[in-house]
Amino acid sequence: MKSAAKAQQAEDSAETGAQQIRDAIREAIVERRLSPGTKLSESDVGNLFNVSRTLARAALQALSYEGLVSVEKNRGAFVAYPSPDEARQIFSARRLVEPGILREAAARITPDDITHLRQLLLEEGRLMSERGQTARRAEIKASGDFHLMLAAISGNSIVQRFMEELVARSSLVIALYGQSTASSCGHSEHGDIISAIEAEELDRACQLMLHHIAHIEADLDLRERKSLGLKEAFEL
Amino acid sequence: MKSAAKAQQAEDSAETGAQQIRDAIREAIVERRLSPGTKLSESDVGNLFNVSRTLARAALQALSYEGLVSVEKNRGAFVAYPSPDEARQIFSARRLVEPGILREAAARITPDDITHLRQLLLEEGRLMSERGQTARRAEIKASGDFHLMLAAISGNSIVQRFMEELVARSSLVIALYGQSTASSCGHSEHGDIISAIEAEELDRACQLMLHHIAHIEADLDLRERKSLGLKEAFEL
DNA sequence: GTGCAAAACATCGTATACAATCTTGCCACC
DNA sequence: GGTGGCAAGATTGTATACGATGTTTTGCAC
Repeated sequence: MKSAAKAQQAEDSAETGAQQIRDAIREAIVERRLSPGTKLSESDVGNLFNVSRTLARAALQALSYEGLVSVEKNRGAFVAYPSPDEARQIFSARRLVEPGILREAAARITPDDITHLRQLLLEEGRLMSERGQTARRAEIKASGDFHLMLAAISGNSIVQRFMEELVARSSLVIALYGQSTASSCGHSEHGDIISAIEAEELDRACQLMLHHIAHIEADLDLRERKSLGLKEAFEL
Repeated sequence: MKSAAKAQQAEDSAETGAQQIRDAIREAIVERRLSPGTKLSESDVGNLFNVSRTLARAALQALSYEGLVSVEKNRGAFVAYPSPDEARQIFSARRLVEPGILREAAARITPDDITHLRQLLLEEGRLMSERGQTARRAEIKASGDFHLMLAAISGNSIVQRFMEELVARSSLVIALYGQSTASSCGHSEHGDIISAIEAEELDRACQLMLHHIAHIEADLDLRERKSLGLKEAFEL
């Protein structure tokens, strides 16, 4: 009874099994091992993790609340396939929220936090220079972690959760519509933001953050180009 | 009329039973028919709505994701009892998000929207002058609806969902820590905000919004109250 | 009468079973 | 040969069943 997901299913945590499955699937989505549109049948998920459909279903439901999975009634669950409009909304939300997070974070940041941020940056840079799928996936994750750490530093766990959702969904959008091979954020921009915070130039930091988000979004090709129904695809 | 409205309706009613239950419980919580800390046993909820524990559980899980219900492992689900710290985070999040929403909304608002907002305001005022529990509940709802409508006008459904969560949780916080009998927001402040938007004085509108949120928060008594155990209740 | 231990009870966690719904493939019929 | 409908298969929606975990109560010893 060994499966690929032999993760800490023992007595590690008091977390219910469904949450472990949810986390595993979410990670797979964010790291792009699962492509948008992939069908996630309850039975398959259950078999994969050696649990019943009950838990698989619960995990999928949870992911649907986060916007990473879309469940269609009587049809099943699929890895979310954000529309261009959804993509725009995601980045619009980030532009709305992240400057505020930055201000909160700057007000509470400790030298220790800055050290951690810099460490994250180093790791990110190292991964960028590496080759291979594994490194690429880790890089994607590290890139998002920068934004998430800022949210964590802000000390507001509610906003932090919002950001977790936004970052995860951003990853989906980039997977779908990203053009450049350098799929993740411009690495140097993260460093610039830290520097601005350190120099206590808050307004500049916010500007940098907005530009940074704009850069990510600018790399997207948000033209409606995917199946708007098979019919339309051929009726053109 | 087989257009969007009907499709929405059909889809809604066709929606899985768990969601109807979730909505019903959420409404009960927001309207304060259910007090913070109330136990929501899966069996009881199931019996109440004549469904199995499976659906009751799904509904409670969904509510827990929204922060309105807290489920404790092997102990059960309870209407959330936000701590003073959580309360502060909720309002901090609102201060972070609502000015941005206001700016977005102001950029897209139509005369029609303004009419609707004013109607909402009128309704709110009418309810304030009425007596009785029913009116009070409706007033609470209407007061939150003002903020939600702004979020809807902003055109970003993601941010809108964030606001729905924040408004709902705010209602819980006010129920717990609110002091004044005029439990809801200052009514006039809503009107002032609309006027500022109408006059296209955006910065002023944001200031008013921040003050408005501050007023709500100022009405709270966020001192840590120890367990309202039976003993203390009688030691008074 | 008080304090601790063990059993009875209640409630949740998960699995399995059955019903409802959608999809698919086949065959009769035009 | 094409079309419509019906039946079989697959998948989800919901209910029930059983084991696990906390909580309360009972009973016994001190």
